[in-house]
Amino acid sequence: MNVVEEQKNVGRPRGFEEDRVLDAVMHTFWNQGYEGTSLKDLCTATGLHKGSLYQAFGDKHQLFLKALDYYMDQSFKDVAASAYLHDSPLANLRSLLETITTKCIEGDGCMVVNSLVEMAPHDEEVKQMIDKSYAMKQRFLTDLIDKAQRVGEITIQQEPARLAAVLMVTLAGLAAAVKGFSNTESISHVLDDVLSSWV
Amino acid sequence: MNVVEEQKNVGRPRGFEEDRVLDAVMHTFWNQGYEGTSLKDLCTATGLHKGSLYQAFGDKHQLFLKALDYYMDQSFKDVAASAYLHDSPLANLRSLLETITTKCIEGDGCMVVNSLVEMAPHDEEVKQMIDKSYAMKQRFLTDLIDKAQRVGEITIQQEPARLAAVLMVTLAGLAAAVKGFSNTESISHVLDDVLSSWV
DNA sequence: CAAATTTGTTACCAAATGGTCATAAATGTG
DNA sequence: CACATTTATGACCATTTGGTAACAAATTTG
Repeated sequence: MNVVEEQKNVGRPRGFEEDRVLDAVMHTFWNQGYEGTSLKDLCTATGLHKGSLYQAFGDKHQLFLKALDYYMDQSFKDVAASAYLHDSPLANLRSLLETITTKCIEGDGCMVVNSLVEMAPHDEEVKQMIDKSYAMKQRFLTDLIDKAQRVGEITIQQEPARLAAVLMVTLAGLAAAVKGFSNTESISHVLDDVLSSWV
Repeated sequence: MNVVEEQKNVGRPRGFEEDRVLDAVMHTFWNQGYEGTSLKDLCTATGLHKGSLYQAFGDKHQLFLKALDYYMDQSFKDVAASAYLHDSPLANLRSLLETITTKCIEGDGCMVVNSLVEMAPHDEEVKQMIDKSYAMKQRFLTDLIDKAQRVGEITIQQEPARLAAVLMVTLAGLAAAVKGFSNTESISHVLDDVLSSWV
């Protein structure tokens, strides 16, 4: 069984790279939201006609799901790497949170949080995608916290999963808060302050 | 100078109570967002025709601003009261956060956070309204934390304003997180856990 | 009762929306 | 070269969008 799409190499070849288009779509949805983005916006951003978009990715909703999936992949890869730089679990946790904070401030928030707020209550597919990625990230953090506790770098007496939940919620808050502040300095140290109260 | 609107009592009387309409509009925007709400939705929710809405409140955007203002007023009044129930500042802080958490879970989030995420980056008026209310709430929390520190109920060494910022961000995160979870239990204790790490 | 004034209702409008389809263009295959 | 196949383009479509305006209804004032 070959599950991979068969490359038939027949017919007119595509005039675009799928990833490049998904990237443009992602950014558009990311900073305009789902309802706030029209097909015309997507065509402008990608340089494609809507016919092409429909043929390649399906309708607006399917296109959004693919863009969200693309975002989750990319952002997780970018971020997770920063959790293996040091020997110390706490140092890794710190650098992870710092990376996320920086990315969040630079990128004007997080597409997952945007979608969570705008769509999750009315879109079961989006909700489940986010839920799945949330669970994964939560496990990732729980694991790091657990290690830090075992080596005594985190001294607070609390289950790692609950501490991870605190971080997850605070990170979501950061992604939201970032949208309203020109003064990013005032929120850039929030995650660090939370962590400091645990050592 | 009479700044209050003059009651002329001339012409056909209104067939609706302004607050009742604003309440319906608020709830509609609250759980559908700005772009996700059409004039038809608002007419259905209020029982008014759009002509009436326009005459009474202005266009869609003005109507939204008034609904958001209404929300901020109402929610702050509802919540602030729970910070004066006890003598202990920490107990007041706890009951305040618990009230917010409960309201947030019951009400499926917070209209301010929704608007922050969806609109603040592209709507200066919304951004400034939220910024103003944020500053007020931040001062409110800072004051409470300061009192709790002075009486020794909060022992952690950190500026009250920074701790308040942590709470504000975490609360925003709560309002976002609530949108994605059927299992509300897992996030209901996040604020409490944050507070516990300070005592 | 008549005039003035305000509100409610309906019809209307141009523009934008998401989506489809026929057709043209570009490639591999026989 | 003719054919099959895939992609690109632009015309087309019904519906919905936010918004306006004309007119009818209800009330106070004179």
